[in-house]
Amino acid sequence: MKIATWNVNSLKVRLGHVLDWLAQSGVDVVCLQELKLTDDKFPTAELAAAGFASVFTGQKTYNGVAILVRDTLPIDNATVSKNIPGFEDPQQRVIAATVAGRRIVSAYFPNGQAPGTEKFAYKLQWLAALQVWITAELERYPELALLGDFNIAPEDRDVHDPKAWEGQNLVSPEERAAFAGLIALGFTDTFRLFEQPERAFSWWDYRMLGFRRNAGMRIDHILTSPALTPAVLSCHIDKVPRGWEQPSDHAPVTVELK
DNA sequence: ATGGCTTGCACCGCAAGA
Repeated sequence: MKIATWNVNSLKVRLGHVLDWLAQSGVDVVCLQELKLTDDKFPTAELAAAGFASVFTGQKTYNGVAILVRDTLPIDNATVSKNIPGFEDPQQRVIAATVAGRRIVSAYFPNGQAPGTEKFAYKLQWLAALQVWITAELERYPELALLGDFNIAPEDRDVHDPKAWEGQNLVSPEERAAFAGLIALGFTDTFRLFEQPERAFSWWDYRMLGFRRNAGMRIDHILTSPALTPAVLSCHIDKVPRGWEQPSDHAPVTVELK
């Protein structure tokens, strides 16, 4: 089973890329973020025609997350949950579902803007709520994968220019402490289980030729729980769609599971 | 040099992303 995460930066604009990538990547489960559309605009029929069932929660203009599941795999609609229970939030950032007995969580972590701002405070509150909820979710579903746009670069090697970024949004000590909190629950950053290229990133700024210069950050992650990690066979970032015409600024990240 | 692209929304400029 191959699982993936991809911030598509508007599913309306990127539907063609998503369909192409579904066809050529061989993925079975895809977590999407930044749909930027309301549920009535979700392209359920187009994805079904491509062989994928969808669960999603969207809103106008911003945010929105989905899980696409190859229709040969069982997905029980009764297991779908949206948002973080107990954390009141109009922003649609989390959806979870159980696929073939494995809990799949698609999350779009807040950007945070900059340390000291209201948006950064919201990010830290959201991270604290996620930590509490995912702890309970782990108890209930030992085989769990947390996939998404974390908007956190865990280490300096995940940043193209760590000196220039020191202390800034995406790399601040508070954000990295929250990431470490997830690791302390037993989660594994699957990307680092394997040998990887130097300067491997999942997001590149549209501006200043970010992709061409490989001036990026690794902020999209797939974390697996202790019971699931032994099933992880590989993890890689697929840079190919980032080079397509009118791309998302994020690349998909994939994990192959036994 | 706080810009630089891209998106959505609503108008012809703005907020937001990371």
